[in-house]
Amino acid sequence: MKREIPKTYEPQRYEDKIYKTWEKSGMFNPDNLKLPKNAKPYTIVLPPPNITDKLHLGHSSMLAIEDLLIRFHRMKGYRALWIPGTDHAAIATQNVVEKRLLKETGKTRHDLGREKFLKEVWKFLRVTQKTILKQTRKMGASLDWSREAFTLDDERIKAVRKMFVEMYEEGVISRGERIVNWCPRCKSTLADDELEYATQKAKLYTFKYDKNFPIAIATTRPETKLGDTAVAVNPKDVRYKNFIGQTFDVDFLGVALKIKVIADRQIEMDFGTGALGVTPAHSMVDWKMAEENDLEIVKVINEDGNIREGFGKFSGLTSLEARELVAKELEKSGMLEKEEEIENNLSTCYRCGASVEPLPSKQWFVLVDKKLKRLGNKSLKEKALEVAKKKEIEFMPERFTKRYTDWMTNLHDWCISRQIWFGHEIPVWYKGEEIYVGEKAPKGKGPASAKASAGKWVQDPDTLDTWFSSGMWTFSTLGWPQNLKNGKKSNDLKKFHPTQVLETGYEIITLWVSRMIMMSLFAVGEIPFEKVYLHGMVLDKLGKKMSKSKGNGIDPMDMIEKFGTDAVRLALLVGSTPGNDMRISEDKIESFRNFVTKLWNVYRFSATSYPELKLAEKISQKKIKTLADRWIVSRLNELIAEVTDDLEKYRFSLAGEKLQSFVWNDLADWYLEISKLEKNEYVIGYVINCVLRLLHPFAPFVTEKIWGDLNYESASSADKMLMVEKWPVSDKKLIDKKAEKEFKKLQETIGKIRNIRSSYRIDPVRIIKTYATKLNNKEIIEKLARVEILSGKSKAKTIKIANLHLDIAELIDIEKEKERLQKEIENFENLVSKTESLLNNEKFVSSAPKNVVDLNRNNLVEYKTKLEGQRELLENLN
RNA sequence: GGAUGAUUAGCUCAGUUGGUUAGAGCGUUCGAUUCACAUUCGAAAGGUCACUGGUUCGAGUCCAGUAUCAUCCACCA
Repeated sequence: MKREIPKTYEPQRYEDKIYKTWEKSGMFNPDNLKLPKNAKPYTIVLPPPNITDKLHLGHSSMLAIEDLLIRFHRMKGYRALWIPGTDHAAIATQNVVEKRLLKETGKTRHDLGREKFLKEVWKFLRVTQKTILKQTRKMGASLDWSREAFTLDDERIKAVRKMFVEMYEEGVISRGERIVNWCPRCKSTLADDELEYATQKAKLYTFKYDKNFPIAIATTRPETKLGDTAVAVNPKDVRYKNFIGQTFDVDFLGVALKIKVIADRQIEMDFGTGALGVTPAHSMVDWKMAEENDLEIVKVINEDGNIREGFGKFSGLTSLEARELVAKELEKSGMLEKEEEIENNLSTCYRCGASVEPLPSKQWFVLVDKKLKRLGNKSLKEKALEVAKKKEIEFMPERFTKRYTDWMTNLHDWCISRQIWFGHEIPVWYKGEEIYVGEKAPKGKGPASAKASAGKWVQDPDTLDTWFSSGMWTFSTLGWPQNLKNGKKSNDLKKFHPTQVLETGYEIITLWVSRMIMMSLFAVGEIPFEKVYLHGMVLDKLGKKMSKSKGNGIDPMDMIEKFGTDAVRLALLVGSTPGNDMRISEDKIESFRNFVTKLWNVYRFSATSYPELKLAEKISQKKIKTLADRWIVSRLNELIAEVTDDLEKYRFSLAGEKLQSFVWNDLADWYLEISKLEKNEYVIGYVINCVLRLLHPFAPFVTEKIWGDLNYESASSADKMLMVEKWPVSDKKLIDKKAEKEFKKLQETIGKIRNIRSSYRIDPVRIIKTYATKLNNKEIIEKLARVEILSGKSKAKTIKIANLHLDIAELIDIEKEKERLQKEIENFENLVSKTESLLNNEKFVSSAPKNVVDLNRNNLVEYKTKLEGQRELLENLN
């Protein structure tokens, strides 16, 4: 049968069709895989992308890594499950839609009202969500779409409510007044890690509250001083020691304050005056001091960022206006001692950039330090730290364990309420002073917009932090809570939880990973995953973060269109190591496209030279004939062992590199070249079979295409797909070190001679032919004489090759050849003396591993033979 | 201020538990090419593994310190 095979592989022609075949086969769902009952599960949850935008290269990299893991384990016979989904990304999404709305219609969300605005959000997210899911399929991701989830779909809403209620009943969720980061523009609280810091120039004012107060304080925010209730000094500070414990009534620009002087070791004596005006309501640190010293809390700034009532002429001003006025008034009254410019850090909102106002507010919190019965009288924090310490959860690379534990150790109570509209509604209702917490609304529910008033239950208007729902991702996607009754897991939760790996970016260890751990420990009573594999960020060619504003972003879909998914995947997998950022450029993707073409041509060549070519999983010793056969089969079996080991240890890059070099350098450049003269279709069929299986997790499309062309006629034969084939197993009996060594010499010889002869326009193929045919002439000794000439096992042979070189050298440039020989001789002299002294060292011989010692012994013999050969040759030349 | 990482060829990066003469790709130079592939092939040049010490028979790899860069965390009253 003559095959018509195009010259190059055209990914665009096959990829979508192949993906459809995979998806239709149902094999993405592990329940459909033909597996023994005791097959182990291998579960990964896909970190759900935010539905705010389409996918970027970072997502592609994540998909490539996870799909590699899933395909590898599926082939290895695991019950491989990869769960897809998307994240509603509450604040981020609301912001995007708000911005759009303003741009397109000039309206704010308040103009529309809650209900209409939310409709807009859903309209928006349906579109982006569809795009994201389509793009995910484009990457070849073998996700089980039958289990697709969204952090804000009905099932997840139920789960989140259940979780909230359970935590509330356990007392680990509670409402309280705490100081929070408040964005006056977004009108919402922000978590600590949602803040961004900007250095800015600020004025540092030094002044006294009034003339009767003995201590001057320094601040960049004089307007908050209206709420001061204390002045803190360092207990060691001799200047102020005597005042500690005293209380002063002061008149601060017409506002009466009671100021107590307190001692606190955190106060730096060198900064400003060494005295800090304590404003408990508007500074995190001051809040803590107030708690410790039992100080009064005076709120100065309200939730719009303005000065509250009761502060005389300052009331109603914005904080900036008030700051200027306070400064002016201080100067007028002669209390201002100094005004200097300093640099300080301003916390700003990560969404809108407005400066953040710390202020006390009623919020819902997860109490991370509360001891819980269900956790063996440990707190969420303690338990979450314990699982990392006991290595129940391992981080890759390991150094991130420290980042996790450090952060966990310093974790404060987690504020989970957000004053935004889009997100999970808080399942809490109020009626006057009464409060109701439950999965369903209580009877007599009033309209959502109404104020809590007597007679009607009104739901809390806030929504939950987006990480609350994504923190539940490993179990909310596996049917929690239905699948957990009385502590007993059932169905999916039993089969697939805890998951095996969480693969994600190191930047969200704190935001996400830590929360998943706490929530899973609480809800299911077990860890959410065994391993956390952290990938780096994908940077541009110059090592800069890709961003739309800089215009240096590469759209993965453009790259797929241009070079094919396999090339994009390979470019993202090879050259990236865990925890380290990676650079990527179009050139890199292009070079992997070339590799895919190379693989294609290996197939094209083999299929056209062997019309009856059959892929075989195994090969019998009898069918391995020539040295080249022995060599390639041996190399292949080593490769299988190495790649398997690498993948098991998450060394994807290394595995990919090895595969690439085998296919390109060993198989295509050498074995196929020689096979033009010495055909052996069994070996080729065997090698290609294994290579396709090994490469499939890296480049699923091209390998499936070739596999299909060679193995099955119609696309309908689901169980013949490469995707569900077995992973190759290395056969140690086929590893032949001797053959490898011999072949290496052959390569060297051919290379050298080809290069020398090439200036005489002698066809290199003919040279290969000379050697290769001789190798297979069944007069083994004769053949190897030429080849082994270089292997230098005996002096006589070395002289032979030396003479061969001499022949050639004579034809070329004797002086050059002499120079080269001289260099070689020096090199070998060096090696001989080095190795000798090493072997004479008793400590080395006794303490080094045996194989290292033996290796050196062998080497010494080899070096010596070579050295003598070269010397003799040089003499001859002279 | 605290922590973590990086520093290896002109460029981008590998280098597994310390063990042959430290690797790859790109680039450069020389050469080949009716052959499955110009998306090709053969070869060469190019390295004090940031620096200084230490441990060891042996260090790119382990330890300590220094420098530069990057990232994260805290704080800047």
